Amino acid sequence: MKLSVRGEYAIRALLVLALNYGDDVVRIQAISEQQNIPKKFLEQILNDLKALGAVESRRGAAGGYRLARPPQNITLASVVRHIEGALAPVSCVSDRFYERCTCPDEARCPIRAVMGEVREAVVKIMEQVTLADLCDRAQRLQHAPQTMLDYVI
Amino acid sequence: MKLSVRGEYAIRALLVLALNYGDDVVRIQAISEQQNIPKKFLEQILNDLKALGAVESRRGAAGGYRLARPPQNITLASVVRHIEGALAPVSCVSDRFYERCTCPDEARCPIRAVMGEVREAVVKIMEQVTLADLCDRAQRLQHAPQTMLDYVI
DNA sequence: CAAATCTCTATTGTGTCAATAGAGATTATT
DNA sequence: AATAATCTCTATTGACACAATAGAGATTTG
Repeated sequence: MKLSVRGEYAIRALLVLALNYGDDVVRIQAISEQQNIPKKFLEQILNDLKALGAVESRRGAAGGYRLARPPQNITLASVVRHIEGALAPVSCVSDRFYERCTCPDEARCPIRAVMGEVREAVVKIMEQVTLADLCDRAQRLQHAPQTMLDYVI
Repeated sequence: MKLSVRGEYAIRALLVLALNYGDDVVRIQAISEQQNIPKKFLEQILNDLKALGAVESRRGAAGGYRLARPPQNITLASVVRHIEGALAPVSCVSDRFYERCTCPDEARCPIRAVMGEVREAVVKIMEQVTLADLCDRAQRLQHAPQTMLDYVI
């Protein structure tokens, strides 16, 4: 039930680009330093995100990356699915990455039913949240006090 | 965002034991055959579930396994946490398996906030569903028609 | 031309995971 | 007591994925 480091880096990098949407391109090295991501590893990831159509690049001096589409147009689900694969906890309940499992009767497997609900819950969030939402949240968290506990009282 | 094969086998084996709760013990081989799980692999897993206190065994001829507690007392969350570790998609939002991540400011990370919601959604289901619930579902699915689509119309 | 950047492919190291192997301990049955 | 059927324990293997590194190449700016 885990996101790979690669997937996490991808989202962190996209967040940086989303926060700079509309401005000039951002260099890999800047993202790398700001987010503590190994530069050469980040190169691969950004290139991969280009194939997704989430990102575009300019080469040469003064080169860099920027979002290829508006941030409200890029969901976490699309990113994670492209980088990692299925969002579902088991592939027998995955829509796009379906694989038959080894259980005796998939159609009547109660575990599968529950896992389907888990999948729904995860997909609901991941398909709904966009990079724009992350930017909004970032701003709110910026102006919030150290801990949210202050509000809970 | 995936459950390991080991974790899936564990739940499938426990389902068999839950369906036989109150009866005599069940042999590893029976579970192995019924669920298409490699026998020697299953041995390890059942032994591991003993450490969790979900299962108890009798050795020797006429030996086998049975649940150590009533099925309504064993949640999927407890099983998966014991076999796999965190339910959270990233360890920085995990309660019991927390690890600091490499992002610059964890407290104000909007990604972390979203991942926390994913965690909540998953945990809510996994902590609520017990082996007894799986048995109920199994029975309902047994008497249901081939596809659920019939009802959706 | 030179410097800074992105591009591409290969490789490496590490670790995890699924599975197998086999000797050992325990129990029921005869 | 002997035997057969089970669980028990630890080690090992093989395959693969993952994170990271390396380096030569292409492109653009100034």
